[in-house]
Amino acid sequence: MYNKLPRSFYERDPLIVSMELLGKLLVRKKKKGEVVGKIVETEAYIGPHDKASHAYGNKMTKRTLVQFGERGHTYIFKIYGIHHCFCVVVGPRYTPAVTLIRSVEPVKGVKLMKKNRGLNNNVSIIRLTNGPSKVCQAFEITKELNGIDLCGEDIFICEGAKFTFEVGKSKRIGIDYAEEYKDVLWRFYIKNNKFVSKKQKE
DNA sequence: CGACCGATCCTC
DNA sequence: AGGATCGGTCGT
Repeated sequence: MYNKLPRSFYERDPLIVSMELLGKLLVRKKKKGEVVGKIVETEAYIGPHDKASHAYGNKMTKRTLVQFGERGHTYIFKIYGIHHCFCVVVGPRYTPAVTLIRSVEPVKGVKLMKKNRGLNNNVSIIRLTNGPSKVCQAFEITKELNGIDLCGEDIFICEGAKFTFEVGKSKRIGIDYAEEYKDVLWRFYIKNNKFVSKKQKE
């Protein structure tokens, strides 16, 4: 019933993949239910040269190891001791690069998303999944899923309904330390979509 | 082993 | 504008 993206989808130019992930569906399966969201905002982190990347200079550590592995696997890390971020390993094998999933538009399982986020069922859905850590909370994505295959069953990405949209591009968020890479337009979002996390200058 | 700090988010 | 909060990473 779901048309999962094949591994070959991820094994292409990281910027192309990051852009083309817009509009695709992120699906998370749990025994208690299914949560689905349309991807509306992504960012690319392209390892070896990108000073914003954890794998800058081909830095290979316990944390970054999965970035050097199979394309289409997850790269999940914790930040500020509190929040999780969810990325997909992308690009040509086996150079480190990821797409960060920054925001999704809730499609299915809204009630469960709210519960996972600890929110009252009658709150607005507009701020439910508009940010990388919110997506992780709503979709129950934790470090236990780090390095697993998105071509598997627990969590995967598939084709969404066909619709047209314009792709917006901007600087990435929260990486002011990245010197000449802080201004590259490697953030992609669906223009005029209400579920994109925040405005950012181009 | 200690120190530093962050691809965030919420509250003030 | 500031604080929460902790694991990865690196230097000693």
